Amino acid sequence: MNQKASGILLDISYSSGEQEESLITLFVKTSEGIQRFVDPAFRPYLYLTAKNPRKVMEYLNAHPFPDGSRIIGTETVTKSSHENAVKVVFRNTVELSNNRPALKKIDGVLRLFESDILYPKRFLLDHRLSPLNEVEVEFTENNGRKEIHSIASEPGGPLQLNLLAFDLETLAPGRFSDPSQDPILTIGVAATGVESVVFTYGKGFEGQKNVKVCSDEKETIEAFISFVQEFAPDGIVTYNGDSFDFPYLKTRCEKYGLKLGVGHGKSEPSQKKISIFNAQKLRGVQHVDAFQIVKFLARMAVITSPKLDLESVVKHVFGFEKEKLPVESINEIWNSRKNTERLIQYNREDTEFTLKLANQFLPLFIELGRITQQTLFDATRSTSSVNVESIMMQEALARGALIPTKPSSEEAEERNQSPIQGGYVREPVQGLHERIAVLDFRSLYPSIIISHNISPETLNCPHASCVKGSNQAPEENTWFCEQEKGLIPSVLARVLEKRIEVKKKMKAEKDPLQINALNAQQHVLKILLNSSYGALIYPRFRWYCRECGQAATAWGRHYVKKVMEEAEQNGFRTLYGDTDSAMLQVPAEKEKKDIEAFVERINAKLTGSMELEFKGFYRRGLFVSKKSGGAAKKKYALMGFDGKMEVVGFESVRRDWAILVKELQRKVLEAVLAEGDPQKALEEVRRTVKRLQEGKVSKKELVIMTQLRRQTQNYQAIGPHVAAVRKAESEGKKFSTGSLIEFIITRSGKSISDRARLSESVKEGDYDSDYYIHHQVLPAVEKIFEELGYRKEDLLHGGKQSSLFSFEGH
DNA sequence: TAATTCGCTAGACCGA
DNA sequence: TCGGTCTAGCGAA
Repeated sequence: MNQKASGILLDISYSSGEQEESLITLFVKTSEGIQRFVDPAFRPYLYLTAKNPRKVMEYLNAHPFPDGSRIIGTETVTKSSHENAVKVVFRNTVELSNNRPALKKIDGVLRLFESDILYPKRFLLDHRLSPLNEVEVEFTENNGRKEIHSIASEPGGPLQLNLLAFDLETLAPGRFSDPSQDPILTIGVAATGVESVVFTYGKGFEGQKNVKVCSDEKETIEAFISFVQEFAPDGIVTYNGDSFDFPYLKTRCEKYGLKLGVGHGKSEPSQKKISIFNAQKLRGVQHVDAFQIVKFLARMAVITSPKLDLESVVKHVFGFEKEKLPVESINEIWNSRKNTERLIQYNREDTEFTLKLANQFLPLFIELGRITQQTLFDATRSTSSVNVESIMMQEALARGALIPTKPSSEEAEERNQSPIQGGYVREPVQGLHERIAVLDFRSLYPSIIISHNISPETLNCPHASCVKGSNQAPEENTWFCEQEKGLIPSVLARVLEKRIEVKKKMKAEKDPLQINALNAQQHVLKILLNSSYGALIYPRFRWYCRECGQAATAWGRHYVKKVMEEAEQNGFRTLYGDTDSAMLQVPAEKEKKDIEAFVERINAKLTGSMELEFKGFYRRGLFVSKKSGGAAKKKYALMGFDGKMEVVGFESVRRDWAILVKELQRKVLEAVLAEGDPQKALEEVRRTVKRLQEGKVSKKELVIMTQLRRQTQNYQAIGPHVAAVRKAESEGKKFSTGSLIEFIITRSGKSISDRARLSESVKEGDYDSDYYIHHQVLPAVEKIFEELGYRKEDLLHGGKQSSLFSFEGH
């Protein structure tokens, strides 16, 4: 008897043994909890192209592979992209992947396709199923196994998941916690719709609310596991659970012979390698590591906090100053059993904010998962190229084209050797300017790709009319088909249209939950659009196309130069431009509407989806000179008519400069641009210099942050941050690559690196004032004062004003 | 084995 | 000790 069920598709996995058939398993959140379905009929397969498909099929059906296994079926198929394609079906994924080399060697086989698509992804693609969407399943129950007959998904609206966040505090006796020796002290749990609980053990917690006190660590872990099992969450949230909380908990469980059964059916977490790091995966239940989310958002410039630890991110996102309990205090509280409520509060807050972060950003990843056919687990750990690849795969399937395999390492390496030319950056007109209009192209590269039909299959097409046609890239010997729309332009056009549609819907919507979901959707579409060009020239991308990338940037340079040229012809002066933008000086006799009219005229001439936008009109702008002379590119400050200042590229927006200097530079820029008092700004500089000299500047203002991007022994040139870390390493401290190093230049040592020390091991007042004056303060402000006619000497001493007004002369 | 290229700057490094 | 070159990091787009 056929039965039906519906719910949210949460997870997909498969089992594959050497001897048995691979089996797809789906986990669906239904009204009766998470249910498990299998599809015994679905088999893994790949495609090959052959000179003579029949011959290859005959051969395959008659001969086993060297490992003794046999294919279970072949079929000729018609594909729009290639002729003579054959589908080859395998019993399981192991046999498929093991026999790819043998298959390639068979006489008459030209190429393999889709042989590296993971089995669950294959299933989702073929069934047009998206995780996190609503699915309808038709199934029969067989020996307790729910076997799928049919399954289909529908786009879903806002999705409310039952989440449970947890966070561990562990003992760190004078070193980093080691799960093989150091116990877990507390486990904080926060979950949707219930009050947070902290699990702990021992004395000193009497009378504290929502604290579950056990007799020992083992019992604490058991109580935690039972709590999770009873709550039965759809997702478990951590902050860095991939590399800390889950592995730690696992090791402690092993010590006590406990099963960390927090997945579906009390299954335990397993390690899954994702590119270069290990993630902790649960079956059915989605492990969301909020730290991975934050890293993704930092790459997309949605989160701009330089440090990504929970405290910094919470401050950045929620504006809340969370207390950070130092490890020494944790140890002390634990050992003395005094002030235990501080430890509890700290753990509770960490856990609650971890959940809050997930709630804040999950809608984005839910939409990403839906659009790119990934589970929440994968979507939150995904990369740009995988996301773009995913929507291209869907398009390839829809148009019956074969999906190319990923390039081999050698191919990728070779592609790496020939970088392509990027955008055009115009040298700015140095100095202080009035009335500046900023114009830029909306999604420049995607809109060029769409408008000029740039795609691997349309490149240098053989149609006679295209060969000598009008769609040739400027200064390049490449052209693109004008008759058939390419795969990449089709995808991007759809994404662009969809985004416009979603934004429209959003405007009309009243329900805040709906608006939130729609906003997440349009944001995901924007992210996909923005990363599409990068993917195209990423050496490991399936649809990598060097000529396509080269053509896109060639058109980009062409269009942006054209705008500057026409602007000049229309009475504007081009001050600067970078890749997709032009900054124009607007003469006094022109108004805002003249700029708008100019933009309109340009847009009337632009084809397809290309569009120039009028981004803003500014009262004043400043371009300074480079140290080596000439005007500096990618470095400017603008002042709006509303008094708001935008600083780009200057030291004050860089994390590797001391806060003292960054704040000072902003003040100086303000003074210059707001037509304030440069003399006041000068006083400010002198005051700062004096404070430095008198030793009055606090550590906090002097810290310089730099990322440690490799292990210390792998550096050729030992910069200050590496030197500081090496000193700390010799004292037994450990550092991982990617961590932010906070250091201060002290007085003891010869070279700058010799004098660099980790901020945490420097006493207040121990800093090299000469270094901060001559290597930080002055370089950051002198170029700005230079534009006002001041010289470097004027900054330090005397009240020289003679040259103050001299800039009016030139 | 995390999308790209363009550009600036600091400070080490190295040979004269 | 100097000045040029190289390594490294970060930001703009």
